[in-house]
Amino acid sequence: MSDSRPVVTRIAPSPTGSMHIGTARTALFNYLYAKHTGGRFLLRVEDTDRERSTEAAVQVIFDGLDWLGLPFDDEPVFQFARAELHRAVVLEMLEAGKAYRCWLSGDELTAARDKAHAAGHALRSPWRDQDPGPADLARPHAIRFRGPLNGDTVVHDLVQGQVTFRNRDLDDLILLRSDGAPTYNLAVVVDDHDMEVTHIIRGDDHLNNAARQSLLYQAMGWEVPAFAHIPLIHGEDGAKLSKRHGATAVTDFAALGYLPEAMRNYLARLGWSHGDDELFSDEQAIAWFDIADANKGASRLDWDKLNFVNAHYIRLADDARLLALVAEVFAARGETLDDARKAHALRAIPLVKERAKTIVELADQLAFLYRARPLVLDDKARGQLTDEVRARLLRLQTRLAAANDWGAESMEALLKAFAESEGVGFGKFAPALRAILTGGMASPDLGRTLSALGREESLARLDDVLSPVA
RNA sequence: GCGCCCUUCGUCUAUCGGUUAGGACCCCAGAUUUUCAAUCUGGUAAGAGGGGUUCGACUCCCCUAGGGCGUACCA
Repeated sequence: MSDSRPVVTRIAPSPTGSMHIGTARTALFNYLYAKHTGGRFLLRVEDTDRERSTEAAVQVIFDGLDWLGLPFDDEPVFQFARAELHRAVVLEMLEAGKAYRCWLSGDELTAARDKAHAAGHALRSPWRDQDPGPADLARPHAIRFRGPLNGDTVVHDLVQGQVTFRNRDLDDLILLRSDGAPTYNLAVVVDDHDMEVTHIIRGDDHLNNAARQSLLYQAMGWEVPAFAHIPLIHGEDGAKLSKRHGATAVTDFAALGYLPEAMRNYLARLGWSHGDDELFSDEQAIAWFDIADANKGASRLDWDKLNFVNAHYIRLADDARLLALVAEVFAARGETLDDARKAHALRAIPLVKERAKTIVELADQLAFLYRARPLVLDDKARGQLTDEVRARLLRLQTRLAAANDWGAESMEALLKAFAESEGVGFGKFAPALRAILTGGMASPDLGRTLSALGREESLARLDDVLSPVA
């Protein structure tokens, strides 16, 4: 464990074509801890699976971190490109007697494993203590770690506490495959060491690996980094979050209309807390975050709470930014907003943004602006239009036509004054007015609706219904 | 099978031996009211089970149950 070196954390995703939300949270924790301690947050792309590691899949990682607002320091490290370095370390271990060549394969391997298990310990290859002959060396073989037979390996985990493993339960893992490819556990250790990573914050599915990796560090005489294994994120049913829960990828949440700052706040709060604080800024998160405060138990993704947090950040968001996001939603639906509509929407956004939980909802709530005239009223809406109501709305229309200020507050005042002069409550004309203006959709206060629609459109929609040219 | 980890309201969590077990989301009720929301006020709701240790356990220890991870020439 290191106390003196500057903190270096990292996120080490493999390019699979999508970025899991759990990876996103792990990245967030690494990012927050690094920033909290004034350290660096690095990215390593574990692209050793050549099949899946396409350029596009790698780009997904960059885009995901970029969208989440988690910039990494320095240049990204690509694991596959470092294979020679990994091999060199294995050779070093071989020469130092910390590793050995193993020709075990297929049935032999299974038999050896079964025998080891029967004897109460993990696999030890017979080649561990057997000198190969010249003929052997010519044959392809793997290189295994010569693990300690006795004693314990203690992982000092910042989240899980001290976790003790018996060395006899840890097998002699393969360091270099018979095809010459380095294995995960070896590559990770070498890379983290070379990148000077001081704190490994990752999913607790790696807790067992921490013991194996600790052994490798020790064998090389390297300082073992601090570990922090955080629980995985589960779906609403408590099972590990997977495809069948719907959204799992960062891009899914973006498409669903969640803001990155909302994701950061929500994700930070999932498995970590700072007293009773629920809504907080990035600066606060950085100031408060300590990996030691992370929880040990798995937590479930709660859409209701995510929505609540997202709604909060939508209210705080800049209108022009929201407009751009809303335009994307419309575009995804094959509807482009021209400049006129954008200007219209920009005017309406401040009037409706406190009502939306997601950007998609925000777009939905702006839809009434763009309804084609004449609006089609449903039966219920038509039922509102008695002669009495028609006459009243005609009088309102006159007042509206005379109004100069179409701001939301002025409209609100106008409506109030009108109701007063009519000697009736809003209930006597508001539903009908809303139906005419919006086609019956739920909409903000009528003052706001009128203001958002604007003078020309509002009067035209009233005309459509009240004075049919017929 | 073996090893390791986890377990407080439905959900996210606070508590770090002594609290009427607190907050947030959800839900319910009320207020407001021109729809839907938002907002405000109030409310329901929890220590998996069983043993210990202790004057006193959610908190420490053990067992059981449930869940998760690992046990690969995957990462």
